[in-house]
Amino acid sequence: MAIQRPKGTQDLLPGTVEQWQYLEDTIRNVCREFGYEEIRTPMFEATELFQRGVGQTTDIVKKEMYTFLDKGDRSMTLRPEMTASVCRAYVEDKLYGQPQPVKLYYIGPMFRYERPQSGRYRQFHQFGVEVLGADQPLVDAEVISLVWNLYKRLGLVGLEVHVNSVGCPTCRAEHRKRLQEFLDERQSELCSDCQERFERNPLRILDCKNPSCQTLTAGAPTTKDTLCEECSTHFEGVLALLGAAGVVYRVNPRLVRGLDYYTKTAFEVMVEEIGAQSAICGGGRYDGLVEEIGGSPAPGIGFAMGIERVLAALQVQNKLPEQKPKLFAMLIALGEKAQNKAFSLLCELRDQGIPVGIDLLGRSLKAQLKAADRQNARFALILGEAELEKNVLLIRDLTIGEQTEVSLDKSLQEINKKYQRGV
RNA sequence: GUGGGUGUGGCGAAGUGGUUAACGCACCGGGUUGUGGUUCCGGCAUUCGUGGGUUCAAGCCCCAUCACCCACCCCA
Repeated sequence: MAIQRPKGTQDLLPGTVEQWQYLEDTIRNVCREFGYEEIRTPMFEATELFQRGVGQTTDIVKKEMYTFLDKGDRSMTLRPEMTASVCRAYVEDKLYGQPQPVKLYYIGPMFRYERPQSGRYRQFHQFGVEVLGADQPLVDAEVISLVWNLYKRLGLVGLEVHVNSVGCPTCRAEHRKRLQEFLDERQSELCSDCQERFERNPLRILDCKNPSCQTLTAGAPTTKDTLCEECSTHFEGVLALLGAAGVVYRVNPRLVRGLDYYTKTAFEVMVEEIGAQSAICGGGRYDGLVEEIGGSPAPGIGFAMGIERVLAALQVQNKLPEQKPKLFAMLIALGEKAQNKAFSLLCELRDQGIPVGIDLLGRSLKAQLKAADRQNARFALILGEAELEKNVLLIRDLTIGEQTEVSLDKSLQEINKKYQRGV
C-alpha cells in the first residue's frame, strides 16, 4: 500500500493555500497596526518547558505530547502550544531588557496527539499574541480588542466572546476549596467524567456539558464570588475598557481555561457553525508563567487562535475571497525553431514581470489554445514557422477572439504596453 | 482512550449474489494539413480500501484489518 500522510495531518494544496495566505496576510496587517512584532521559535523544545509551563496535570502534558529522545538522550517535545516557548525566549533572549512591554505574535504549526475530528488535528496551526511585562487592565483590553478587530475585518459574524477572571493563585485556591465543599455531598450524582475532575480540576465541572451536572452546579460558588480585591478591581477595569472599545462580550463566570498557567483574565471566542470544536480563540493572563519557567517575575497575557477553525468559519459564512489566478498571456510556439525564439521572448517578458506561460507538453496548436483558455489567459501569443519567416508575432485576444500581427522586434514593447494598460 | 458512521476510476455517484461494473464532472485525443472557450465523436476502473472465508457464482453475505469522517473527552 502507498504511504499515507500521518493521521491528523493535512496536505494544503493550491487553491487552499491561497486561503491560508489571505488569512495570514490579514493577521499580519492587524498585528502591524496594533504594534505587534513576529517571533519564531523552534518547533520542538525541551520536554520540561511544557511540563512546567503548561502544567503536569493537564491533558496536554499527560497524554497529548509528541515526546521523543534525541540522539543525545535528551527528552524533546514537538510544541503543543507556543506561550511557554515565547516566555522561554523572553527570558533566554533577555527581551525583558528591551522597552517594555514586549508585544509579540506568531503563526505556526503545533502538535498534539489527539483523536482527530472536525476542527481538530494532530498538526494544527495557531496564530497567537503575547504581551510580556505589563499588568494593566488596558493590556488585557487591547489584546481582546485585537481579536475583535481581526474578526471584524474578516467579516465573521455571530461570534460569542466570553470573558471571565479566574483570579490569582490565592483566590483560585479559595474558589477550588469552596467549590469542593459545595459539591462534596453531591459528588456521587456527578457524571463519571466530573467525578474524576473533582480532585484533579474541580473548576472544570462548572464547564461540563452534561445537563445534570449543570443543574447540580447551578448554585455553586463561581469565580466571581471568590475573587480577591485586586483581581476583582482588575477585572472590572478590563470590562469597562472592553465596553469602551465596543467589544460585544458576555461575562461567563463558568469559563475556565484548561492550561495551568492562567491567572485573572480568561477569554474565549466561539462560533457555533463549525461543529463541536467551536472555540476559535482562547487566551488569558498568565502572571506567574515567566517565573515558573525560571525567569524573574514578569506579567503576561496572550491568546491562541486556531487557523483551521477560523478558516472553517470563514468557509461556512462564505467570507473567503474568490481568487482565480489569472495568467496574462500564454505563449504558443509551433515547431522547434519557433520554440527557441519563443522561449527567449518568454524570458524577456518574465524579466519585465509579466506573468506569461508556455506549453510544456509539446502539444498541438489547438490543444495549446485550449490550455490557454483554461488557464484564464487574456492573450495567446502565437509564433509558428510562418510567423518566424515573416518575423512577426500573432497576438490573439482570447476574450474577444481577435488577433493582430506585430513585428517581432516590437512585440515585447507592444505586449508590455497592453499589460501596463490592463493592470 | 471510548462510541457511532463510511470506504466503487482524479472528484461526485448508481449498483444489495449471477456472466462485458451505470451515469455526471474533470482529464486526454479527434471532427482532414496551424486557431480556444459552445457542440459532436472517441478514450479513460482486468476492478469495487486490504486480507481471509462462505458459495457453482460476491462490489454486494461473514470475519479480520487498515484508512477516513463524526461525537465523547480535551482544546485552538
